[in-house]
Amino acid sequence: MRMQADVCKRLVAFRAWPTDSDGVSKPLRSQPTRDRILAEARRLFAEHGYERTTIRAVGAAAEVNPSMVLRYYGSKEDLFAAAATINFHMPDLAALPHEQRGEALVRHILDRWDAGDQLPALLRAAGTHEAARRRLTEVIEQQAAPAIWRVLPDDGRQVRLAMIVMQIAGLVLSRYVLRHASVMHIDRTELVQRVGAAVQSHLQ
Amino acid sequence: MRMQADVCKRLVAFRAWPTDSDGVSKPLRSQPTRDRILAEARRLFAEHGYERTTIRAVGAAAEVNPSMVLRYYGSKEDLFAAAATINFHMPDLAALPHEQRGEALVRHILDRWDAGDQLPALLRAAGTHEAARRRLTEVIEQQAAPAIWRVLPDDGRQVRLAMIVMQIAGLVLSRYVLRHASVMHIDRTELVQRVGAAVQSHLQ
DNA sequence: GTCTATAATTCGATAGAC
DNA sequence: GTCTATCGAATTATAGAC
Repeated sequence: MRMQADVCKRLVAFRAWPTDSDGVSKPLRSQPTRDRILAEARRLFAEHGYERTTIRAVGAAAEVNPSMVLRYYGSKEDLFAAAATINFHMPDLAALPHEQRGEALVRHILDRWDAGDQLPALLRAAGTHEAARRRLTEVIEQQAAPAIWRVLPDDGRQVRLAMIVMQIAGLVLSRYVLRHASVMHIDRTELVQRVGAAVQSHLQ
Repeated sequence: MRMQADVCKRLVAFRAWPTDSDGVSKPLRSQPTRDRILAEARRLFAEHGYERTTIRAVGAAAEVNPSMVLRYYGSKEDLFAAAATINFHMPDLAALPHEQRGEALVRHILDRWDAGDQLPALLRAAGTHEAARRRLTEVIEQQAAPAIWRVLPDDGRQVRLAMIVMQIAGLVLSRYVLRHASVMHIDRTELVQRVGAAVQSHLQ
């Protein structure tokens, strides 16, 4: 029932794409509108989490009627899924000297988390929204973990990986969700240095 | 306006406490009902977070009419506040030999997190519910941090505390929210040992 | 393509009978 | 003390005019 409705909505949305007289599909005339909706959705999901972000608020922020949000993205869940697509762009740690890998990894994590709103959004929503939790663990498992795995010593890889995952998880939770004072007081350079050293200890 | 309504509700709830003929106040006849509501609220807040937990669901779980939930606790926010009162029962780390303190702290954290539903609930809700975030950082700052602070070396206490906070935060986030595979695979004993060692490294 | 209008739910909270 | 009944507001989602 519910699934059928979703499928119907997507078909309608698809048909809304205009086609040239020669039958070649063109991008939506209002691709900018579509992009603006997605950008505002990311910002609001990041700021307020999944449940407290409303379709109405997204529409208002994108300066478009709320009904357009659903016309473009089908449902709130689908909008969230679109807003939560992430490319971690993991660096090639193997190309770096051994002793720099810990700091490099931490610096990259901070860069990625500061760069946009998607990752903070995912993390904040992960506690209450199952789809967000699954997506975040997918990103870790499919993008971060393999890159780290390659540069781990042969012995006890599983546990070493887990320790690094926990270290990174603690960093981003403390800094971007809890905003705990003792962590916020440390400037970025020292944070990279300290946490980088902790990560490095599991790399050798 | 809103505040006045809250006050009124509390007065009504207070007057609902019956008094003996001699005017001495007695505990509510249905203290068990009150306790049951709170217990179920804790369980549901832990399982689904703040926004997805409804007054109706709490009432149903406690096998009582939803209106009773508000009669006893005034509002959903007040109910959450009551469900989120926490005593961390931090151990006296100073009483332990230096080399055992890291593991003891980690073991205590895991014990507390496994013991009840309040701490998992707070952590899950912290991402989207501001009151939960504040409460959790309060618990860390007022209960955990002072106990750790006392056994820290004199030099660089601030940063050492931050590193331990991050280590613990990463542990509970990975294990109780994300449930990431690499962490879940480690049995409790080894987890205490490994993370304990990491904590210990910041204690000396 | 964008909007208005509204359907269909669901929620927190209240009033009042018993 | 507990329940029934309901209000008012907010939400997602849909239908249809232009």
